[in-house]
Amino acid sequence: MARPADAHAIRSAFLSFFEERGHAAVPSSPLVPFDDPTLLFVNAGMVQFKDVFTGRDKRDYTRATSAQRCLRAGGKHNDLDNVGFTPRHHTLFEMLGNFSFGDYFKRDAIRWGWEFLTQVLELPAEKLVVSVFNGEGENAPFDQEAYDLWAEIIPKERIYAFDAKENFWQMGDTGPCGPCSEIHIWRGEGGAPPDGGKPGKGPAFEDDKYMELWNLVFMQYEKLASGEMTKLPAPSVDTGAGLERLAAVLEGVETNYETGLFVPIVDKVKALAGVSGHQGEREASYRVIADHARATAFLIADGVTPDQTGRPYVLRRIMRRAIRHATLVGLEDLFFHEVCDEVVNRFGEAYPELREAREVIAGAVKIEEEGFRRTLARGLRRVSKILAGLEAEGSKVFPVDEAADLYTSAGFPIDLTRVIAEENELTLDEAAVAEKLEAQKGESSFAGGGGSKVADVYFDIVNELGQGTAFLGYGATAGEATLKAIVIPAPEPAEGEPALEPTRVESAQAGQAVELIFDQSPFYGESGGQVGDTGALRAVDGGAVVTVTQTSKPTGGLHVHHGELAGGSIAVGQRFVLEVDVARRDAIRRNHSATHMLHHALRKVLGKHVAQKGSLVAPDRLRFDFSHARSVTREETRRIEAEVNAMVLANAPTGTAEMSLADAKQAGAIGLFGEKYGAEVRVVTIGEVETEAGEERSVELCGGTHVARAGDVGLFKIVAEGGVAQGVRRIEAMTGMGAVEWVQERAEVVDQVASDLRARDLGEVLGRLEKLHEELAARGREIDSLKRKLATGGGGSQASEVVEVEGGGKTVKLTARRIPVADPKIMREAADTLRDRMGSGVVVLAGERDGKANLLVATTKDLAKGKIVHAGKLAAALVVHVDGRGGGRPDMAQAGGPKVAGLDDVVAHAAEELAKQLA
RNA sequence: GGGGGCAUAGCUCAGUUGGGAGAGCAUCGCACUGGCAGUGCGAAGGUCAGGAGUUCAAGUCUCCUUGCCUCCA
Repeated sequence: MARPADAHAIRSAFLSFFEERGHAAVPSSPLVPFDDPTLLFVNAGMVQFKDVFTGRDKRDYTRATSAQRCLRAGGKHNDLDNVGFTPRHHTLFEMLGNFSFGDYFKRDAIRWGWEFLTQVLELPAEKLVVSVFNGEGENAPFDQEAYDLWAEIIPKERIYAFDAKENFWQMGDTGPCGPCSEIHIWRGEGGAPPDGGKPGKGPAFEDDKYMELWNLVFMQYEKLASGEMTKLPAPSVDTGAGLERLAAVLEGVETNYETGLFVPIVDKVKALAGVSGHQGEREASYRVIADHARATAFLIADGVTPDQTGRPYVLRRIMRRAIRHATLVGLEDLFFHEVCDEVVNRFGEAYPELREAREVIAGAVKIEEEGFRRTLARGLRRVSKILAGLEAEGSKVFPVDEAADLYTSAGFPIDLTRVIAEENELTLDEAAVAEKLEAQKGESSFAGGGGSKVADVYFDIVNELGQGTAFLGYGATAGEATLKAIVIPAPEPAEGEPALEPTRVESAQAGQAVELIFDQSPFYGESGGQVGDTGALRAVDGGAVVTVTQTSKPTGGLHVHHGELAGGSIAVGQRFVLEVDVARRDAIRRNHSATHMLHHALRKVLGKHVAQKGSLVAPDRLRFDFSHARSVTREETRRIEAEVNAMVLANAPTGTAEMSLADAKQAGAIGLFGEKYGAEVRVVTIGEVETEAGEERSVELCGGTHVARAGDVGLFKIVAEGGVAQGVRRIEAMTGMGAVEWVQERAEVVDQVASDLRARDLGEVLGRLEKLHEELAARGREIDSLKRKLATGGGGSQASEVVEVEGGGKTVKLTARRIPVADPKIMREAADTLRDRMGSGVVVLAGERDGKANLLVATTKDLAKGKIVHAGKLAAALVVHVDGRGGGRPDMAQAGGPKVAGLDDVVAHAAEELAKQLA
């Protein structure tokens, strides 16, 4: 085999090498682990084989090889902050591996690892050193076998032995584990490492002089809960070699960023920034952006879009960090999508899923970058405001609380705050801010925790039965079966208490809540968005009846019937007749088939970027979440409804077929291909509509239950559309009689409205309504104008009573009056008018509103500014007559009180109180 | 799941002991100009997210609901 020409060629060379040695080349799994809530992202090559190692899953091969995309960001392994500043930390990386599931063991693993490095990659053998487990730190002995095998290949002084911390591996606290053997390359001076085999030397102690290339894990033990170690009957091998490191060695460069995997991406960023060559201190920023663009492109291709919780939040952090670094090197425009697109160009051949998702990636990245740049702009405004305040105070220290607050509530990066502060010759204690944030973290410690862990009891049952429940429900809604297991559900734990485990029993009595498992069942267990069936279970001997309120599928095809034992007693081994609630199931069928047709119509009307993000199929409605950046317009909604209803009317039969995943893809099936399916997948076809574009139909991977013909769906009606997250829309719809009733209800209301409006037909309704609105607004204006006239004395027919008040040698004009409308707005306007009429003077208005007394005192500006009259004080003095309180500014004050009868007194005493103020 | 924050004109936002709902941009009208750009003047546009409470008085204070932003797990 020829030496790989570049970094990308290493990948294919590796896979071919092991394929030639009988391995199945398995494609990389998506970054989101299937069915494993304990793991945020796939972070090692063996993740997709986890269940194969434990024996829970069987494959038709016993040796495999893969190039697996992995991500380390968020969670326990968080290297995010190091990325870009060190030679080898990455968020996304590729792990090359070969695996043996009870097939070959140490000899072949060691031999092939060595052969690939020295003969295919042609690495100098004298620079390679290896390590084995020395028997310390774990309840397992020195790995003599591995040592002896290595000794056949390389000189003994280049074989090191280290303790469990370095050379022992385990999947979890219990389960398969074993010693491992690592291959390192000497990077120091000279051809070979100088301190071969000496204690305290070697890769475990001199990390900077060696680089780990390959880790070979030999799974030969099983660790029990007691800590005891037992030997596995069929030992396995799990190996991993980082592609980026191999590339760096092969190309003879110092850092992974200088390999062919990164250079084109880094250069793309530099081109966008208008620079080239090494950028000194700023180089790290370009590396961060390149690294994060890789992670971003792959994550989005695997169905993750940035958001505020969980995996989507990790993606958001990665993206924002990249954009933050972009601002540091002066990239001000939207640019990140172009970098991600370059990733698609470079990695699309090895990972076709990137190419398929090209538009989706670009769209999601643009949206996020726009959003974050808005966040930054908002933050900058807040910072400027704070800076202005500090300048006024003459302070030279940026407040720690403000910086922390900017970060936690506005998402404004702390380091950016510091940079701006420094530009304004202010200091910011970043350590104090970090401390403050740490303290806040303590305050917001979360309650509860963990995902929904599947209770062990269900795994035990599957293992014991050897298989799950055989599902009869595609063809039937009733059937006979044997009761295989009874589980008593765990009671709800008290607040703050850990969840309790359900318990297995052999029999149960009337009145008990039970979960029943049969060898076969027509009941559909909740999965794939479709809700579980309900119905009844009757013992064949006539004794017991169980009402089933829910059917779930906690694991591996196990259909669990939840319900209550209505009468009699039951025991494992009994025969039952199982009857699904048929009307409910039929409603579910309609909604499930309609969901498929909706998905198809959405892709047709909105575009191929539409991908399922979530789905709920219930008897009364269906809900479908999908990726789409904008809201769906009314016109689009209309077209989508029309598409679906056209398919319904064509009334084509639905078809289901079992086929291989490859054949399903070939047939154009859509579905969540990232999920783990068995060798055979079920494909549901609905439609066969003749259109100008040819035949059209919905083809989807699906395990759900469907109608026999599209026409069974009946009327399809979208009843709601909205957003659930950035870039994700939700449509809710109804079918069958439910949809008919929904439409009828609406139509009745519209008819009623039309007749109330005296509209002759529907077209007239909107016109009438508009006219009504206009009329109402006109009347409102008229009323306001009349109120104003009343308040100011009715158009001058009654002469305004202006009196002159003397006091303290000054004379001030006063108008004091009762007014019939005491609307605050009207009173202000009236006071303005009266004030203007007097030129200079004081206005006191008193009136009743909603059973309360309101007064208003206003003075002209000259009196207020000259501190001759204070409206607020005058109002306070007058309001005692209505037992109220009040106040206001010198030129305008309002007051009020409950004693309406005192209003005349207010007017009567106005002159007197004003005189007191003047004096 | 927990914490912090926001919701005011079509858009971006101001509104500081609770006491006249504002600015800029956009829209429309008028004027200047041969036309456009532009400038000037003017107008329209608001259930201050929704609901309850405190108060004589709530955009402003309290509580609830909804939506969004943001940090953390």
